[in-house]
Order: sequence, then C-alpha cells, then structure tokens
Amino acid sequence: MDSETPGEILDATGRALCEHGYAELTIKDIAAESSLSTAAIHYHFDTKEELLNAFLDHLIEDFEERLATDPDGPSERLSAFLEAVFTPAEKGSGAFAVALMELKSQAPYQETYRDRFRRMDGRMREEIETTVSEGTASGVFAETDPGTVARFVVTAINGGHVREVALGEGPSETRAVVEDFLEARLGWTPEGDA
Amino acid sequence: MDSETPGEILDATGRALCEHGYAELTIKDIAAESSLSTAAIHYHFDTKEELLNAFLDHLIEDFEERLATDPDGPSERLSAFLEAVFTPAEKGSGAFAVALMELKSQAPYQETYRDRFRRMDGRMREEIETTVSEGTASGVFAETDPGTVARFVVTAINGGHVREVALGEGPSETRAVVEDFLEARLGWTPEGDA
DNA sequence: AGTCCCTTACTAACCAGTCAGTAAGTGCCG
DNA sequence: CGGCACTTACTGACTGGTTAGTAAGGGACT
Repeated sequence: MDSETPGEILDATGRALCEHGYAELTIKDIAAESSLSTAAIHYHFDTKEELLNAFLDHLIEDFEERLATDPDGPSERLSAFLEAVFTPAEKGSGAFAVALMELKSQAPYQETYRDRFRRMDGRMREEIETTVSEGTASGVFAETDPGTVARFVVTAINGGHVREVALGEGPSETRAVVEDFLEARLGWTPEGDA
Repeated sequence: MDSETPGEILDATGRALCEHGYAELTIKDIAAESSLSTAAIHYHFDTKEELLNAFLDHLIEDFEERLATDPDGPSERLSAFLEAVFTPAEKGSGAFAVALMELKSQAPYQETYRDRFRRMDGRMREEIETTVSEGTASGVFAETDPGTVARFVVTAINGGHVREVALGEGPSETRAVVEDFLEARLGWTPEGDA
C-alpha cells in the first residue's frame, strides 16, 4: 500500500542526470543509482520519456513549494522570493540547476517541457508583479512599472542560472545584480529580517 | 589544396544539432546533413568529441567576428554591441541560440567547453566595461561602476538566451530590458544612428 | 608509385524496451 | 484455518535496432 518506489526512481533519476548529463542518461544509470533493476523502472514508467516528464513535474513541484511562503508585507515577500530562488536546494549544490538546465535545453524539441517552463515563468513573473504592485500602492516602494521590474528579475534569474551551469559561477553574484537593481528601482533594501 | 570539407562538416553539424538536439545527435545525422558519408567525417575528425570541440570553436569564432566592429564613440560602440548580440545570426532564427545552449548545458561535464565559455564571457564583460569607462570619462555617460553595469548586461544576455530556448521567446523583449537599464544607469539612448 | 580523400561494408558495444517467471501479498469461499 | 484465484512488484535474460568507430579498397591527382 505504501510503495514509495516511484519516488525513489525520481530521486535516482535526478542523481543520474546530474552525474551523466541528459545526453548520456540511460535507464541503466538510473537503475544503478536506485535499488532496482531496469525492468522495475519500466514497470513503473512505460517509457523513458514518460519518466523524464514525471521527473520534470517533480522538480517544478519542489520549486513551487519553495516559493510558497506567504509573508506579511511586500518587502518581506520580495526578500522571501529572492531567498527561495537563490538559495541552493537542499540537495547537492549546483545539481538542481544543472538538471533543470539540461531539460531547458531540450525544450525546443519537447513541447511538454516548453509548456511546463512557460507556466513556471508565468508564475514567477506574477508573483513579482503583484508584490511590486502592492508595494507601490502602499508607498513602501517607489513608483515603477511592475511588469518591467518582473521581467527584469526573471531574466536575471534565468541568466544567473546559465552562468551557474556554463561557467560554474555561484548564485551570489547574480543575486547581487538583482538586489542592486531592486534597490535602485524600488528603494527596497536586502534586509527583510528583524 | 583548397578542401573546405571540414567547413562543410562543421556547418552540417550545426544544422543537425539544431534539428535533433545534442542528446540525439549522431554522426549519421551530420552525414545526412552534408554530402559525405559517416566514414568521411571520421576521416577529418577522429572522434565525435573532437568534432564537437571544433564546432564550438567555430561557433565562438563566428560570434567574436560579429562583435569585432569598432565604431567611434562609446555610445555607438554600445549600440553596435547590442546590435551584434541581439540580432539573430544570418542562419535560421533561433538555431544559433539553441545550438549554443545545448553546448552550455553540457559544460558541467566538459571542461573544455567551460573554458571556452568563460573566455567568451570575459571578453564580453571587458568590452562593455571599457566602453562604459570611456563613456563616463568623456562625460557621455552618467557616473556608475562599469563592472556592475557589465555584469548586469551579460547576465541579462544570458537570461534572454535561456528564454529564447526554453520558452521560445524572441530576443526583442530582453533587448528592451537591457536598453531600459542602460538608459536609467548611463543616460544612454537606443538611437546610435545618424 | 604514392598519398589524399573518400566509399562501402563491417563490427563490437550499447540501449530501450520485452518477456517469462516468481515471490509476496490480498480477498474470498467453505 | 486452509486452500484457491488473482494482483502487485519485481528480476534476469534477452532482442532488435542503433551507434561510434574501423578496415579495406578505389579513384584521382602529382
């Protein structure tokens, strides 16, 4: 009844993906990373494609959970957002970033991937946009176009993401870029703490 | 003596890479995209890896050539830089962006790729930094830290690049973000024309 | 004759997915 | 309780197709 095997497979997929890369990822690799045989993986996921789709869903779900902190004011909400985005996930440092970028570079060939990424992007933009709107309305932030700010922030996040993967750069540099921008545009300051 | 076959192979590699993606790229695909057999490709490039390294060099060379326009003033130089970066390459629209992103996502597993990308990033940052320095020194641009501006611009370019690939977005949106930023920070305006 | 560029034909390795079989339950009936 | 039917979750062995790379040879130009 319990059977959390699919979860174990998804976790193993993540590890195998980070170790071998999308191009060289085989069911055998995933099996080796788990306690199961290749046939067992095919028992739970008919095809490799299906497994990878499920893995991406799992990845996005995790990410959205991390975003789902709903603090009080706009300033705190912005801080929490940046914290969620720029804090490396629980697991191995750049692993999440690498796995995600692997899948993003496959998006031109996989419509299902593209849809998911668009949805995720929309959510992030919305979150920033409404937060900024609230902030300017209540006078906490300076007057600006929230859509422009949101677009800037997501673009920078995307950029930092590539830099992490392609250059091996840490997330802090990009975080500084975003915070610098928000300070100049909104008068917001990085300290959201007590 | 002429024999521009290697060039033909590199071009075919680009087309095959865009069509099939890095993960599914085979020597056979490249052969099909050229007028040669798979064995002929192995005659010129011993291994697939060697071919892909040469292809990346070719890609970066092309890009650096596009950047190598050396106009008069800092303002014009900035315009030329943005034009070079955001104008889709001669060939198929997003093809270049897709191929490059494929290779970038492989960077964590290929040190040679990472080195090349770091060098390219350094060059871009330097170009922007010196241009901004010149501009502020001659009073054309407002006073700011050139390094911060450069970092912002490359991060946004990187971000636009992912957005093109993962979301299917055009380059104009990111260009607007960058131009908006440069206007605010430097007092620079998009029109560098007569 | 030699070497440069290329072909057809091949091979050894590998991969996703299949298959037959099995051990461990689960529900049901007498 | 015990035995029967059936399901779930898996394994090890296999297969058909594909892949990077090789071997051997042919033709053209020098």
